[in-house]
Formats: sequence, C-alpha cells, structure tokens
Amino acid sequence: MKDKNTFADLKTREKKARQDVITDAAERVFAVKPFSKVSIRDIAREAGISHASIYRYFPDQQSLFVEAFIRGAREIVQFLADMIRNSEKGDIEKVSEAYLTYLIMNDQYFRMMTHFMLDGTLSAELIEKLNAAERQIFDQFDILFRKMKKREPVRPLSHAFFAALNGVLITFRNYPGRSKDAVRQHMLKIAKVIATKFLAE
Amino acid sequence: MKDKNTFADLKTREKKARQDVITDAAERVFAVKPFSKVSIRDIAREAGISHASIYRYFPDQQSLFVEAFIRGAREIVQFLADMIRNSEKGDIEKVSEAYLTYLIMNDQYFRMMTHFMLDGTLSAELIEKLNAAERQIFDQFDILFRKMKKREPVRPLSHAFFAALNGVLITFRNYPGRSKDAVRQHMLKIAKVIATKFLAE
DNA sequence: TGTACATCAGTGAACGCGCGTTCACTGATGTAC
DNA sequence: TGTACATCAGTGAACGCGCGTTCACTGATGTAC
Repeated sequence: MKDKNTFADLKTREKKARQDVITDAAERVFAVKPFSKVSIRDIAREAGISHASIYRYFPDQQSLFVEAFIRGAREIVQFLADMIRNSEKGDIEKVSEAYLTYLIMNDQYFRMMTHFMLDGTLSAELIEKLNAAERQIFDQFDILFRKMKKREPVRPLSHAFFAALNGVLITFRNYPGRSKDAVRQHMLKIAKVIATKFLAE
Repeated sequence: MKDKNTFADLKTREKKARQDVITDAAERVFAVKPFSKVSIRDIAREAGISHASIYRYFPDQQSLFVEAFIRGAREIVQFLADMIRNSEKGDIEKVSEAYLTYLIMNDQYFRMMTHFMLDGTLSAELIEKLNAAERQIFDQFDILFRKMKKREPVRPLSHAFFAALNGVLITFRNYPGRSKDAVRQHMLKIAKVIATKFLAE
C-alpha cells in the first residue's frame, strides 16, 4: 500500500515534471515571438516533442498559455517582493528603476501580462487569475508606500504607480531608430519623472 | 483637356470615397472585435461588398489596417487639441478626465493604438507613422503643461503623463465583476491621483 | 522464470477550418469611327 | 445613330497555408498468474 502510493506519487511528479518541460519551452518561444503568433507546433518543436504530445499534458492551448502566464506573474511578484524587502526606507526611484529594468530584460513576462490585460475574450476564471496576480503586485507597492510614510491611503497610489509604469513600458517600446539601450534609458528617465512626482507629499 | 482633367479628378475622388467606405466599415468592425481577430472578410461583409473587392482599393491587409489606425490617431489628436484649446488655465484634471472618457467610449482607437505600440513586427515606415502620431499627442500635452506655467522642461512631463494615462487604460480594463461604468469610475479616480501628482510644482 | 495482458506516453497522419490573396470572368460604361 | 472595342469595378471560386485538435497505432513498462 505504502509502495503503491509512493509509485503513484512518483508518477504524478513525473507528469508534473514533463508539464514543466513544456511550459519552459513555451516561455522560451514567447521570449522570441509575439504572443499571438506562438503556436502549439512552435512550442512542441522547442521542447523537442511531437505537437500531439502536448495534449497529453494540457487539455488545450489556452490552458498551456495560462500556465505560462501564471509562472511569469509569479516571477514578477517574486522579483518585486525581493526588491522592496531590501529597500529600507522605501526608495521609490530605485524600486521603479529595478522593476522596469527587470521587465525590459524579461520582455516575455511583460508581453504576456499586457496580452491578457488587453484581451477582450478572457473567461471569467482567467480574468480572476489575472487580477489575483495584479493584487499581489499592488500589495508590494503598498508596502513600498507605507515604508515611505505616506499619509494618504496607499492602495490608490499603488494602482496609479503600477499603471503608470506599465504605460511607460508600452508607450516607448517601439521608439524608432533607437537602440535597445537608448530605449531603456529613455524609459528609465520618464519613470524617474513619474517616481519623483510620487515622492512629494 | 480641361474636361478630361475634371473627369479624371472625379474618378480619383470616387475612388477615394470608396476607400473611405471600406475604412469606415473597418472601424466599425474594430469597435466590435479584438484587433487580431478582424479579417478582410469581416470588413467586406460590414461594407456590403465582396472580400475580393477590397483588393481594388488596398494592396494588402496591413495597408488597410494602417489606414484605419491613422484615422483613429487623427481623431484622438483632434479631440485632445480641442480639449486643451478650451482649457484656459490648463486644468490637467479636467483634460485627463475628458481624454480618458473619450478613449473609453471609443475603445477601438485605444485598442488600435496599443496594438501597434505592442506589435514587434512593425515595418520601419509604420513605426515612424506611429511615432509621428505620438509626437502630435505630446505636442498637445506640452501646450497644456505650458499653460500650467511649469518651470521644468515640459516634454518629459508630456511623455510621462501620456504614458501614465495609457497605463491606466490598459491596467484596469479587465477589472473583474465590475460594470463598464464602475471600471470607468475607477480609471477616472486613479487618473485623478496621477493628475494631482502632476499639479504640484 | 515465463507468458498473457493492461496501461499509457509518444507519435505521424489526417481533419476541418478560416485566413489572405489571386484568378478568370461578367457586365456596365465610355470612346472611336 | 449604330457598332466595335477598351476599360475597369465587382465578384464567386479557388489556391495554398498554418492552425488547433483528434485519431489510430506503436512500443515500452508494469502486473497477474
């Protein structure tokens, strides 16, 4: 009985591990292709398996995409939490610079997030998942603003600041005739303008 | 000779008019469907013509989409310019509220704009058109900030404020379990938080 | 230890679909004489 | 005024493609006796 359970557990873990291999591959493809052009076949090729195999691990394409997105969201929250925990006095300029840099370097996370934000055909369940992720991000910014000793309610500040940083990432990503680095510099400059505004009491 | 020219002119104008019929139809379809799901066949159906006919007026799908986008951008700039011209002392809260409301009501313009901002496969020419439109928007915000007697350089403020408003529109559009009106209210509230920050010197 | 059977991951081929685009044709209108 | 011809907007049918998904099969591994 004990053995049987262990064997079953092992099997479950193996299944999970194979799912992860596919999700890893998906993430790599998303890093390289626009979200809407990524196909099941692309991901299978990246994972080195037949595209039919994917259906042993995910019921359909949407489920796989959502899995990849959730992982991405976890990464973002994780990074932000680490950043803010280490910021003693709540240095909003440093935090926003690091956050932006992280999302520029991991563009696929940002593209996945905005894709889901903009998609008008999301199921209620998926919208809830998206918002759960957003709430976790807001929670982190709440902590930051509390460290800054804001007297006004922090939640609206978090909403506003998170939205503003998203806007910077979207608005300047296709700046023409500029190197990736010049674009990054410009984003950081504009983010600093915004962060400064949020400094003042 | 004179007659011939007039006839030719007439023909050109008629051709332009028919192009406009198609672009109108496209705009209506974009108002109702996510950008990436709009097909040539959809637009033809909306315009009441055969889908093959579209190719008499546009060389390919991308050209038609770009035409629709340019029209949308013109509308946005037009609206913003009117708004700011009528704002005597540069009331940033009113302007941002009106701008947001306009883009919420005309969601297709906003979706088209963000679609092109996010698309990684744009031709250099198209990126330039997108940026030309953005520059016109920045110009308008420049005027607003000058009316507000800002002593700092206005251009970075315009960049920051425009980006922040975009961010608000993207971040809260899929707020779950809320009516369209509640979402609008929330966007306006967060935009006001941001506008207030931009008030202070 | 050997044999018959069950399970199930993995697969190549196929299905059905919608898409952008092209083609060959029609028919209305204008032009030349 | 009548006739032969040119132009060209409009079209239904077709092409070729890539997609998500399903199917029928293989072959490796574990199980029962």
